[in-house]
Amino acid sequence: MTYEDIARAAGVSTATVSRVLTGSGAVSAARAKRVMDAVEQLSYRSSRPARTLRRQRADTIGLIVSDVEYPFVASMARAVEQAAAERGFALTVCNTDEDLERERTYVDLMLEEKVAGVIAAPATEDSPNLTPLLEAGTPVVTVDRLIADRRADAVLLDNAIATRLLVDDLLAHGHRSFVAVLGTTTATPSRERLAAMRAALASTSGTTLTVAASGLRETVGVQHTLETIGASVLRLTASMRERPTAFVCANAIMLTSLMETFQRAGIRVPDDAAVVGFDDMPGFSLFAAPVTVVAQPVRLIGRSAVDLLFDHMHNPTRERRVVRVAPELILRRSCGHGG
Amino acid sequence: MTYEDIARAAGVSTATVSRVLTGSGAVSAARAKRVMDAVEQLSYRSSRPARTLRRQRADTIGLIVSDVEYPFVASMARAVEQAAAERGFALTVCNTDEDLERERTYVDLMLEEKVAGVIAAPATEDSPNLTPLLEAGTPVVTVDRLIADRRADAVLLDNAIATRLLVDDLLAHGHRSFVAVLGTTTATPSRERLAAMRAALASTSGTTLTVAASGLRETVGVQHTLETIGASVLRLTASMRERPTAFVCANAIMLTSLMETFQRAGIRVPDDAAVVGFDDMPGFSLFAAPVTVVAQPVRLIGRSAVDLLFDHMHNPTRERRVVRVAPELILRRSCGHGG
DNA sequence: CTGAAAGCGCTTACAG
DNA sequence: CTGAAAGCGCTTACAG
Repeated sequence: MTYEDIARAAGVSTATVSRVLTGSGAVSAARAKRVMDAVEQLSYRSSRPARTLRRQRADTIGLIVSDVEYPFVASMARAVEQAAAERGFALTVCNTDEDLERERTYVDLMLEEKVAGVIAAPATEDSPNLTPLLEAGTPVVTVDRLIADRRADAVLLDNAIATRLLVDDLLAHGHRSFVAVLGTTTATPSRERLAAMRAALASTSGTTLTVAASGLRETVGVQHTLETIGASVLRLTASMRERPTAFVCANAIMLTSLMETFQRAGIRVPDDAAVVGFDDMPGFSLFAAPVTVVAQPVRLIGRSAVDLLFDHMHNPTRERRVVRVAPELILRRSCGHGG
Repeated sequence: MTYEDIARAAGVSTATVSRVLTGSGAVSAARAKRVMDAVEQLSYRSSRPARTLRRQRADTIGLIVSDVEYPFVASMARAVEQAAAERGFALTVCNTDEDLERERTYVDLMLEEKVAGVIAAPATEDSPNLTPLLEAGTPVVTVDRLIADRRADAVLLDNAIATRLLVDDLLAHGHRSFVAVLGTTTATPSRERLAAMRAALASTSGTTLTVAASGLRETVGVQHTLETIGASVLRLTASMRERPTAFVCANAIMLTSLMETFQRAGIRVPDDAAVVGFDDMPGFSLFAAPVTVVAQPVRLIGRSAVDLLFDHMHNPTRERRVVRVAPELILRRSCGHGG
């Protein structure tokens, strides 16, 4: 079933069939109707690969993330897919596990697929992994993270404000000794949040900040993170003369891991230690110690990324844009009593 | 940068380039090396759409699910993507929200993309939505669910055993009045679990079973489910003369919603009501009432589905297979005390 | 407004 | 083992 068949049935040329079906180029109403009838009659289904080959651009967008299994990422992927589908675009999902080599491989895949655009959360800010896409003129928007190359759009949390919200609340509860539980230190959130924590603590004397960061290769998936992060943080802080009392976690899974470790170790939250973090998660309000977090507008991030992508497609020369979205502090009880 | 360029640089024909690059057909070692060198030199990147058009089959598999945002689905999608990537296949993800019309549209998309296979969790058992794929000879494996058409492979939980595990534990804790909190009643899990609950309760006198099911169109996404399910179950049971004491939830999000509702309503778990469910979720062990669940081997389900898909591709005539995976009961405290 | 024809970049019988 | 050539199903200048 091809244009050939429809053209024959409708008594027109394949060029006319194409014009009718893509809505490009004017066609007389009568012939258009004949084409549509034939399409209906023969229950024609188009071939996307043929179209892609000819136009050198697929109606597909690529999403390159560390791991869709993370709640934050899953929600974002959902929003992205929905926005893409509304425009008739398919979504190809790639999980890198923060591995630079796999990231590169997936970029190759995107190029080979001729995707119309890529939304990515790159593992580091300065790797040249996304460069081939940019060079090829493929629109790229990074989410949650930034890259050095200024040709990519970006949408991410206002980390300075978000961190401030968390730290100020902790300070108000009397905490002075902080631990930053970070994931990929090479990525934007860690860098910005750490800087913001230092800034926030600098203005209060007698405060300390310890960094508990996992290396790039250690954060492999939700399950592994859940099993290892908490223990490694506990090990780190156990060796300190004075045990820190405030733990700020980079994401909901790390936070959960730490809480589980504390529970097993008999460390009570918030009595012995406050634990707060970035990203909300279903169930956080039901914890024995309901979790105080700064939530990100995930759906908005996903939708904005797609908007930027399509905007770029239609206006390739416009200046690059970086969109910052506002955090929302959700005060529960893990930050301390009486809050 | 096409085969033409490589052929010229290597002094061979495009046919030879193809044979070297796809590993099909014998080529002399010397010529093969010249081709590989040229590929390297020119940093050639292949065109997947061209290959797809010619072969009438993309190295892509499609995943059609209700919503990747659900923890269970996200984990499965992760496993599927990984298994696909290992074989050089891309993954296209589609969210239907259990909407039959969108399901149909996505099936069209899969056909238009010429995907090599589809993994789907169809909204109902008897809709003909997947038929066009089957008719076209595209391998299909359903996950978590079954369809009437016996041409599709399937991998799903042994719902009978899983349900039994949950109900027996509840009965042992003295519960007699049960509520089944279900999602899409038209899908396999609801049907099988409900049947299993009835069977399990039939053998114990004095038991009752109430069904709290959301319609097909009501379950739209994680956020909405979270906000509505708990309240609707509470409303339903509040009107009963005798309040049920055991709630069995179809998934982690419904369970969370119900728990939140109970918390707000001052209903204590497990003192006033036991709440258990299907699927584990990070954080369930940290709830004020740690949640007893029957967990599914999600990664295994995802990987098995991909295995079945590829097996079917290489052996199109083999009999259809239905794989049942074993549940794991994780006993915590929401089922009752002293367990 | 319309059609003939070229061409996107591969793969694969076919002939040698 | 190797190459010439056809063809997968579209889109798009080009000419009218």
